[in-house]
Amino acid sequence: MSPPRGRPPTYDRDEALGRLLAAFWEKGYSTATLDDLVEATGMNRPSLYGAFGDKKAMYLAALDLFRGGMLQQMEHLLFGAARIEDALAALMEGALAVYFSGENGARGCVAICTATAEATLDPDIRERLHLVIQSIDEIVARRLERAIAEGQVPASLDPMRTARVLGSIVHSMAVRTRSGEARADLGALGRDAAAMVLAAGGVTAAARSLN
Amino acid sequence: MSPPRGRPPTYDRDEALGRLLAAFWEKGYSTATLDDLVEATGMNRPSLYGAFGDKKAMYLAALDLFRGGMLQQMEHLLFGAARIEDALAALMEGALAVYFSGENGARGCVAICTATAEATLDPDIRERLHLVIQSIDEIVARRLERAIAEGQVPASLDPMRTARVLGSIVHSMAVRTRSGEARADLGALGRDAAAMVLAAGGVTAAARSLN
DNA sequence: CCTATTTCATACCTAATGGTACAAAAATCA
DNA sequence: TGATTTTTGTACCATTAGGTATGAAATAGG
Repeated sequence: MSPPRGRPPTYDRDEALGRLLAAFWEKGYSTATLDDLVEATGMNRPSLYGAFGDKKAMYLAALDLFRGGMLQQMEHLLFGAARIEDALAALMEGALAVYFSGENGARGCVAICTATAEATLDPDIRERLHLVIQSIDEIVARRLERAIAEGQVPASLDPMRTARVLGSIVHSMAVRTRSGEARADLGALGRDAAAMVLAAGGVTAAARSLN
Repeated sequence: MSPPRGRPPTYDRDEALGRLLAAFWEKGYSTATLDDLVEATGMNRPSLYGAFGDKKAMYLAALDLFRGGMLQQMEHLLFGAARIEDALAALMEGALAVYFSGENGARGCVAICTATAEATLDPDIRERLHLVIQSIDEIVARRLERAIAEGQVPASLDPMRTARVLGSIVHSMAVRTRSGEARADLGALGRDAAAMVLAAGGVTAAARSLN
């Protein structure tokens, strides 16, 4: 593999994409201007366009990067704990750690908090949002399946339906973060929800048939 | 009360504000242009500015209108039902009815789905978002207090903490609506969550002390 | 009927936005 | 070293954005 022909880029594409993600995360898609993105990456406009395409492509690429990292971390947090109680606690605490990790404080989740606004107008963005939501549901459901297999929760628990409830708590934590709620209060919300779900034995076939 | 001096307005301010709300609801704050707002209201630009102020003031007024209507309807739905099961079912179903009531289909909640993106940049918008979230939490908590008083749920249930879990489900339903989830699936999510909360006896002091 | 007052409608303004042309710079290959 | 290729950086472009000046229109008061 010989080095490429022309003048070598001065930027690192992955790092630049990370900076793009951070910029969109704070400002949202339509509020972030090209000048913002230029400043965030340190690149100039033509380089940005050459590397990523137009503004929307940058946003989509940033969302994909986010989803990848999110899934990796959730996998780690959820499946690294032996007890389902600990796994769910790690999920909630890990989400909060990300939501409060911005330089300028509380920024929530880039997909839930910024893509949702655009979802009505752009099918590609809506698809990305859906993908993030679906990914969360599915990975939590997989962890619940393991808990069933290990006898930590009743077999009557419906993994996917229960996961959707837990995922919903995570979504709201993201929104609430951005609304200015204190981290301690959100931690309590996450713990309360997880404890209640486990106390109820999750969403069960019985509870479903009630309605 | 004699009629006002000059030329009478041709628009109805309340109706115009309703149209503004609909426009912001679908497109979001920064994505909705002045031209969009002019078209939605049928008013011309100077009249819009005369009636409401600048674009941000229009958005804030629309959010306030939304919150007022939302609270009124939630009061009706939550306190119109005698049993807490029915009250929570009405809450979830009522939320979905609103989230799917747009002309162009699924639009979710204007506060959760559009104000969240702007919340990091504008304190006034963030405050409105917080107010909506807080209002939901509080009215649900009040309904749970009544259920405790009427012996329908255990007195160990913490109304506010339980309400925050239920409110979180509603938030996520709004986001999920906008992401393209089917209404039937969201109905199931709402029923599942409500049933599980009641099955667990809500968030209790006991569950809290576990953590 | 004339004046005062308020709204309406057109047209306009400035600034900012997303996107690009073009030439200089930096590398490889012959 | 010279030709080729790719990136860089400046400067620019057309469009759209939010917001406003201005005069005509419509009402009440005198």
